[in-house]
Amino acid sequence: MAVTLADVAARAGVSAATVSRVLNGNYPVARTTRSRVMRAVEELEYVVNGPASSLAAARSDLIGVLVNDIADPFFGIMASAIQNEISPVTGAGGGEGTAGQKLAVVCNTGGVPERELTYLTLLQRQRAAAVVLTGGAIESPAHSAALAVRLRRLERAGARVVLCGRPPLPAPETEGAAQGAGSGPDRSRGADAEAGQPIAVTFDNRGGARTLTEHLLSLGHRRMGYLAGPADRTTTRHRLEGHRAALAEAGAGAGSEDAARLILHGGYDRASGYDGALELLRRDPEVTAILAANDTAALGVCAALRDQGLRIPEDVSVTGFDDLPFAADAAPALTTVRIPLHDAGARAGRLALGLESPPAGGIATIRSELMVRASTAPPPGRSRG
Amino acid sequence: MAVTLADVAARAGVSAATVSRVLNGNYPVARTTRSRVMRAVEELEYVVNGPASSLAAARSDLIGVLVNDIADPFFGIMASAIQNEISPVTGAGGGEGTAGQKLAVVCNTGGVPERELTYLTLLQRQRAAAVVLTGGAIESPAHSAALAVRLRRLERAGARVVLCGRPPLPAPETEGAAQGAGSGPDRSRGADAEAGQPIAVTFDNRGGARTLTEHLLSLGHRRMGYLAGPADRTTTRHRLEGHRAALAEAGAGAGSEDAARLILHGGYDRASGYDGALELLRRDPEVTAILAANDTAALGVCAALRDQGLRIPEDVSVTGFDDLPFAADAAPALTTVRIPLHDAGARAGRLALGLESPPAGGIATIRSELMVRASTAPPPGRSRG
DNA sequence: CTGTTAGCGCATTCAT
DNA sequence: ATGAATGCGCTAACAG
Repeated sequence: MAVTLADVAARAGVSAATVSRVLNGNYPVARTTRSRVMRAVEELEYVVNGPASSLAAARSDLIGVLVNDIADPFFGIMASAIQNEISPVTGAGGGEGTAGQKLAVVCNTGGVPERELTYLTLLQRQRAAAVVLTGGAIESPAHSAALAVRLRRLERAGARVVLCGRPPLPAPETEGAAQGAGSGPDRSRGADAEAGQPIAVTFDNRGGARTLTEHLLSLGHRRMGYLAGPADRTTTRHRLEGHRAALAEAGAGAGSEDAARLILHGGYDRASGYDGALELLRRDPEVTAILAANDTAALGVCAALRDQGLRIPEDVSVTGFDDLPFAADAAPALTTVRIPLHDAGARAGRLALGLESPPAGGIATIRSELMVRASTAPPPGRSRG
Repeated sequence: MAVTLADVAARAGVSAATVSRVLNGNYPVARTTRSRVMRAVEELEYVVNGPASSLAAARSDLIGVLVNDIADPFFGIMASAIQNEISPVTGAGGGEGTAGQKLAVVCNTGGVPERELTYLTLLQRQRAAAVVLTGGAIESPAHSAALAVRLRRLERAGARVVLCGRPPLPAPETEGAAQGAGSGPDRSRGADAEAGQPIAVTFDNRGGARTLTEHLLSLGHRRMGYLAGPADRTTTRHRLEGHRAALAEAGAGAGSEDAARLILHGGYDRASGYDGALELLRRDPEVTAILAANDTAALGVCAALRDQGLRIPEDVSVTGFDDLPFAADAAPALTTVRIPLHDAGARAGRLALGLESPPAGGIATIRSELMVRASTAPPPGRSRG
């Protein structure tokens, strides 16, 4: 059907092994032989058979990148950075420099737990060299357990697993290994036995939310609405914890009894921001600031406020999270917390390739930074003190 | 090293062939045998070896999706739609329903021609079942030729090639087939000989830009700045053609001599919009409308205008293109052209899977729609008539 | 430096 | 409905 190694070997007048060596460039081959082979490769338009190669070598050059929502730039930026690290632009024509190239592929889970699991299985089936899971993790115990199983298998199979933007999985309680082999073969454990160490690049979501809330508090805000993301995501929980911590530290008088009433769970999308803002306004028309789950939701909040005839920040202050590119362009420019998504992704990519060794403990935390812009200001003159 | 088919077979007390048949579900197997096998699979935590499977079956379940910029929602939305079509959410637990599942993987070319070629080679090497190329194509003849070669090979290898958001490649002039085989093997041409027909879902960029320009003309604008995207992209060229057509139709008096001076090439990013607007203002301070390359660039244009103390749309009207989600949320809401990216992607996905047969001629053109919002208005009272 | 020899794990004939 | 045999195309020892 297609041109094979043997065809190339025949044409070049060498053995298949030699062709393989030339192509993989991991073994000394005479200059003249090499060029003869390359010529045959080009004349025949030979393209390596990946599956055959992966089978024989017992490894593949596939690296999976899981994202929750590929249409969201938050993930797009990370994915882009990861992929850049893994498949840098080759100066070559693209045809030959392909040897040993890793193929970074991004898989969109849509935030659906089942799909996350499915993709992991599919990637394991492909004998992926590494897997990077990005963004907040679902916190359901059932899913965590299922996820842990997949990741453990992946690691056992020699794949490097890197978390980017999510914390390591909580250690499972009991481990009922299903290995009651009767006549089963006694396979030997592979080389790297130190698979217990999780590798992760995490974000300081807690600190970011805390700083954001403190900023608002220092401006004088006391009635703040908080639009949290989906209830079962690590990202959501951490940010909320940071918010609450700042509130608590400012003293109970700061409205802690109201606080619970002014915290709404929703999505990370624009519509959730819009609807959430409206609901917040309904619950407390006197709210002077709204912290959105992220920049995208913040845009929705702004739209809702405008539609209600409220000015930003004169009447209500608004904050986002992430500092996506458009945050600075919004009108007014959004006060938000910058997460260096690109850097985080790049680092995760390097960790996945094994180009960089993980920090002690395996977990690198990326600092976040408060970006004060035009969407926050002191609350309007209060009708009382 | 890992659990193999044979292990499962041994444990279930059947032959490897039977296990294979159960797993692929494409052959009758007795109920009891099937369940016995499935139990063994679960007990052993068996995961199919993809490469081995692909090698034996001479096909893989990988589907590649190439995008120019994964951090751009324009591509994110399409990729998401494509992937949804290809890997729908399985109701199953994610472990077993994996049989026959296609693995849709998105590859980020970054708009770099070499990377596009590299990815295609990598995908061919993986024996991808299909490849979807999204977004505008680079128009350099050299690249087109190289691309054509890759795509032809891919198709010859049985992969379905679908274009989404870009026109079919121009037919190459001469085809100097490098097949001077001397002792070469005489391979038989595979089954599907009708590979000449390109399959594409294209956007009506020309019509969209034309409508947009007509909208502005009808409002009374005569001095319009046009920020085109990168010079060598099909998308850019088509939109520009539409713009010029509308201008031409409105009559030369509409300022056709100025037109050339007020057309600037740049990128599809926010910075290009910002810088472009400034440059446009420098070339003609009297410009009353700016058509940005896309919504993202339009945001940059708006920022630049604001920074110059100009009001939108009172002083200058601004338009985008694509109608990405944030366009409606911008302040003011952006007048733009809606391209149903999601629908287009979904269709491309189905075409790639062969679930839907391409229209006669192979090319489906997606209609675009003018979305008039708040960023356009009649030009300010002119100092003259 | 290069050729020879064995599989890698699975899908698929062909028998039964 | 199931089993036995064969080979997919390549890499990796091992020789030389």
